Order: sequence, then structure tokens, then C-alpha cells
Amino acid sequence: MTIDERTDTAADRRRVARRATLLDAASEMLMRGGPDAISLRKLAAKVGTSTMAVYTAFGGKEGLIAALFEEAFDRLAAAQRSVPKSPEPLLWLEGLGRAYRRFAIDNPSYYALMISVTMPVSEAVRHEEPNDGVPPARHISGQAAYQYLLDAVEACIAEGSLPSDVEAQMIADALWATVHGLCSLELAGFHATSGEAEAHFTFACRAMLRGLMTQAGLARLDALSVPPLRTAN
Amino acid sequence: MTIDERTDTAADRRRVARRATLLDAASEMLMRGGPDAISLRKLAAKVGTSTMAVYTAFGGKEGLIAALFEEAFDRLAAAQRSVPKSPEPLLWLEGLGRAYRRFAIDNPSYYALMISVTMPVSEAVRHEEPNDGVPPARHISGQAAYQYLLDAVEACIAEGSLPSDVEAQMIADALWATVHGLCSLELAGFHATSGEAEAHFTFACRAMLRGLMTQAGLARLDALSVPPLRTAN
DNA sequence: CCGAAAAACATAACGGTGTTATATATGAGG
DNA sequence: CCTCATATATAACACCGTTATGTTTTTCGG
Repeated sequence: MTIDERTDTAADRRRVARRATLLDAASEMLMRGGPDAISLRKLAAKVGTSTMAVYTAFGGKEGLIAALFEEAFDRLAAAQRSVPKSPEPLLWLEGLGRAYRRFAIDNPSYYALMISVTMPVSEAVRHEEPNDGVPPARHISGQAAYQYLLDAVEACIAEGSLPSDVEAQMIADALWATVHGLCSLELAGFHATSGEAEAHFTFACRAMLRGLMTQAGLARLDALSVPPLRTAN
Repeated sequence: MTIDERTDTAADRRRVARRATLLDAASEMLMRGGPDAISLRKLAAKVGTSTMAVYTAFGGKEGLIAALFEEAFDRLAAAQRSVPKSPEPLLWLEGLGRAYRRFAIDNPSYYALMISVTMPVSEAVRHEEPNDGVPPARHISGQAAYQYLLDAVEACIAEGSLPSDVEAQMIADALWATVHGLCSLELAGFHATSGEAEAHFTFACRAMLRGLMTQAGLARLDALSVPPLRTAN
């Protein structure tokens, strides 16, 4: 019942190929010169067609950037998936944070698209219904990247490192906000060097983790021989 | 030696008046319809002049948004200044965080401008020199809003609530990143209701503070009768 | 297999943007 | 009062996203 009931006819295959071609070119323009550097005319010229191709494939520029939006979340989810699921949930959590930062630093334009304040998830994704029973809640919980984080948090709760009397979502949100805030400030150029940014990143992440953890979790962290805090790295 | 050596001639006064008029109108357009809603033509029409006024006053649209950028930081600094300097530095810190969120929620367009990832401090403010002795560090330390936070952090260090063997800047950065990340996600619409967002905000802020504090600080916090953590609010 | 219906295309036009060139008006200083 | 620099207004330029209009291409049923 998804959008691709059967995608094997020659026409459909050529259609998705056109879509992919446009998306790739748009992605390059996005990464090269930022979101504002995407011009339908230049995009059409680059792939050797006219601007109408964008309209038939995505319905316009808004649809195209919505597709790039989904692509961004897919890439982030892929980055999260690639981090090994360590038997120690706390280390897994740390790996997720590092992977998140790596993605944000390596794909600043995509990251800017993901968490842009002006036209965020609102217009791009919530084309479901403006007025139905469920509240106008966002999709964040439905994102695969968030689900990975939630899984790690719940694993930590299960082993007693994180408190069980707090909703896992609240803990995950706190971690997400910290990691995102650090990446956002780093991308905004609020640090002198990349090394300084990384030092502040690990320091702040560990501080947040320390503030969230239970006594048992703190003890477990000490046992992991990883310096829990103080003077970063 | 500042930019206004003497601003008392009639001509100069009318010039700054024009600047203020344009800035006010641009601010309204910004708050009403977001950063992309600022059109030089509509702006000129609104104040009853031509687009050239923007060029003589700000050198173009980029200069105008740079001025709005400074205005944004000024407003944030004013919001921070208005929070009472409690004798308890920890409460002062909490007040600063709340004021920061209030500002971000009440002025989403200005806030978006401040921490936009694409064209952030880079182009707008660092018109100093791309190549001089000092590293390409950003101005963040020079911002008044950051200075207020730093003052509160140092006060907490002085009373022993925050560790003295870590640079105050690193602690301030961790707090800033957390608060900013929370506001950014809230503005992006990642929460169902404003109440949920606020609950997550206080929870995460207290968790970060708890993770940063010393044993003495934790004891002091307990003595303040304010629930330090758990189940928000 | 082929003709009719439909989808995708290229081209051009429309209204909009920021910026620049040019000419006019305005105001300050000698 | 006149000169001259500055600020403004008007119009043009080069773009942009979008839409209208034919034209080509593809699909599909007889």
C-alpha cells in the first residue's frame, strides 16, 4: 500500500532513475553551496533537461527539498546504524553521539536542512492531515535515527545505568538536544579549532550522561576505565 | 574611536533615523514571515522610499540582515540582563536558562537568524580580517549574552558549586549547547505541546547542571529545596 | 500493430527578486 | 548664492520559481 505498488515496468524504472538523477545533482548543489544554491534552472541545465522535469518528478522546488529532507534523515539513520552495537550500552550510546557529530560535520548542508527552524518538519513531512484526531505532534519519534537512540537508552535503563522512573523519551530527548546543540554551535563557527570543538563535545556529552545516570550507572562507568569527566579526553 | 565619533549634525541624525526606520520595518517583516519574507522592494514601499535607501544605509541586503543579526544578539543580551542576579549563583544560572528559552520562543525568527548554520556569524560579523595573527576564532566570547552566562558560571565556581579544575568556558559552552539544542528542537516542532517542551527543557537543564556540579554543589542544590532531578517539575 | 489518450517534455512568458547604472533632487560648506 | 558631494528615484539587468502552451514521447486498449 506504499507509493510503489509495483515498480518494475520500464517506464517506472526510468522515472525513478530521472528522480535519482535530479536528486543527486540537487544534493551536490546543496553540499557545494548551501540550501540557497539550489536553482531549478541550473539543476535542469546540469542534468540536461528543463525545469519542468522537477515539476513532474517532485511537483516543484518544495517537493524536491522535501525529498532531500528525507534523504538527510536516511543518511543520518545509516550513520547511526553503522555504529557497532557494543555489549556495553553506555559505550554504544557514546558511539551514537560520535556518529551523530561525524554526520553533522561531514554533511553540514544536509544537517542544516534537517533542523532548519523556519521550514522544518512542518511543511516538508507533515503532509498527512492538518486536522485529525491525533495532536499536531511531529514525526520525530517515527524517525529511524531517533529510534536507534531510544533503543540504546532503553538498553541502558534495562541494565540499570539510567533511571527507570523517567520516561525513556525524556532521557533520549535530553541527549539528543545536547548533541544537537553542540553540533549546531560548532557548525555555526563558535569554536576556534576542530580539536577544541571535539574536546568540548566529549566533555559536554559525558557531563550530560553523568547527570542522567543512576548511582549504579556511575559505578559501571568508572569500571569501564574510561575517564568519566574532567579535562576532556 | 567607535563608529560614531560625533553624531550631532542634523544630517547624521536624520541618517540614523532612516536607518532605524528601515531596521524597524525589516524587523517586523522578519518576525511576521521569517527571514525569507524580507524583500527590499516591499521594505522600501513600506517606509515610503526606494530600494536605494537600503544600499546607502546598509550597503545592500546582506548588510541589513547583518544589522538585524546584531539586533538579535542585543535583544538576547537584554533578556539576559533582565534576570535578577540572585545571591544563589545556581538559581541565577537557572534564571538565565529560562530567559534564554523565553527569548528563543518569543522571537523565533531572530533566534533562527542568530544560529543559522548556513550564513552564521561567518559572513555577517567577521569582517575583521580573514588572515591576521589571532586564530580565526569566532566572536562568541565577545557577545554580551555569553558574558552573562560566563559570569554566572564563574560565580558558581567561586562558591564551589562547579569544579574549579575545568575551564569556565568549557562549562559555559556545555550549558549553552544544551539550552540552545533544546530551544532549537522545540522551535523545529519536535514536541507535541509547549508544556511538554518546557518539561523536557527543565529536566535536561537540571540533568546537565547535575552532571557538571561538584559534590558540594549537589549538596547546596539539595539545600535549596528545589527538586534537583527526576520526573521534571 | 496501431491509433487514441495521457503523460512528460521544451519553450516561452509572467511576476517576482537583488543589484546596478543613470539622472535628478537635496542639502551642506565656502 | 553657488558648488559639489551625497542621497534618492527611476529604469534596466540578470536572475529566480512558477505557469501556460504547444510538441514530443509513451502507454494502453481494440
